[in-house]
Amino acid sequence: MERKQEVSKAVVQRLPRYYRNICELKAEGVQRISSRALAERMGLTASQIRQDFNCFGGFGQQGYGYNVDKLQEELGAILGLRAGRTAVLIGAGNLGRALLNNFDFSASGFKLLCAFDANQELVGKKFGGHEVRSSSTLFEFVDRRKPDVAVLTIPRTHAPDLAHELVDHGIRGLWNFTGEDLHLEGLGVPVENVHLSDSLMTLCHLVGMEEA
Amino acid sequence: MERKQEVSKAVVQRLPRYYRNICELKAEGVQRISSRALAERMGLTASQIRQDFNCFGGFGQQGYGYNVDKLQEELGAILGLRAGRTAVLIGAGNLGRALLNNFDFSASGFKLLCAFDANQELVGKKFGGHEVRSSSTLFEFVDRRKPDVAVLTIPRTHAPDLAHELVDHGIRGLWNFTGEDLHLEGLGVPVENVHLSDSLMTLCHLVGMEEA
DNA sequence: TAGATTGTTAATCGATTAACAATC
DNA sequence: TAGATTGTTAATCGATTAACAATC
Repeated sequence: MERKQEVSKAVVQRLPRYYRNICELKAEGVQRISSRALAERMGLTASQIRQDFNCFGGFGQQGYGYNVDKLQEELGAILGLRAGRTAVLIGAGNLGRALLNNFDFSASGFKLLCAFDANQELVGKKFGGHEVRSSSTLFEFVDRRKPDVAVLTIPRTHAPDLAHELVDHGIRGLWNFTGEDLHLEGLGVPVENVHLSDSLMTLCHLVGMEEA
Repeated sequence: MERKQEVSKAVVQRLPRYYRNICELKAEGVQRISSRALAERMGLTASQIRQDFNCFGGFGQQGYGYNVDKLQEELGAILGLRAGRTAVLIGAGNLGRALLNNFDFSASGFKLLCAFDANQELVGKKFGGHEVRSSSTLFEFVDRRKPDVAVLTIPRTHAPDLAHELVDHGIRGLWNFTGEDLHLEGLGVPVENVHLSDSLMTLCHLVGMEEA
């Protein structure tokens, strides 16, 4: 499942998009697809797609193309979606609750164990089927259940300290919505810093460019 | 304000991050910074920063560095944050309400005019100071008030049709949370497709890589 | 077999880094 | 003036594209 070669960052960033498109194709009932057709659909070149897939050994067949089922399985395996990873969410404010209620964690390879919040009025409530527990029990829970990653939907100022404490307690990845840029890669802990404002600023810029 | 040269996509994608870091420096009371110091802070090279800023004419001074105030103003102008753009949000479900309640649209250059939802129970309510109006009045509103962009927080299936209708009514950009990839660049309408699941899948992959 | 399409190597392109003269 | 640091050109590096032989 794991390939030897170091895979470039550019390729890794395209993997979720490949996976998403393959899932869509499957839902549409498509059973096989050529690099050419997939390229057209995704706005890439056929060459790039073949190069990308071949970083992982290549799972196509000459004269036929790529089998959609196989592609989905391989990409899923590469992304580690079947690894049965677990997560906790910290901070059940508006954004936290929006994720609890709406976001399909399992589609991205995670089982969400529960949420934590300091507000006692939220403790014991459930959102999207996920229980909110008291923050005071967080580290005891992490020590015992050993979730792989933590979703940070707490206020920004608390982020750096909490992140380090979580790493000390064995957390192996962070999905960080706090707005604070966290970098724990040096500790071997990957972080996905989500900056919605960056996305909206880019849109602001692009809208301005169009009228030029 | 607008520069002649075509600026590469890689540079444009870094602009919001530059702006964010400059704002932080200003908040910390820093008045000037060298490309070297900024590079260290952001995990880039000094060379890259100078190259990037020089795409827009260069706003530093030899022997001194970059003035933080000036940098903030210039980057803000390039991003178009002072252009007074307006937005409407469509779909006041969980995610829509999370944005209404928490997200600072003005920090990204937009004034959010109001929200729309088909659910009559939400119509008339306010979230984060933003009124929810009936979907049936959406196009009349867009025709009259001419918002620059629409924030799509509706169910995925409705996205493509609504997007095209909005463009017909003069919408000039989309911030798209529906999960459906929208591409209207051919019509001169930039779209920012936000895929939170891509981000979490990437994290899943990276966590797996660390243990290899 | 003939046609299609991959896997893979070579060529091109673009982005990053290094170096240094200009200048504050 | 001397020191610092930019703006800018040249060198390197990496990623994308093109081409084609391998093969289903």
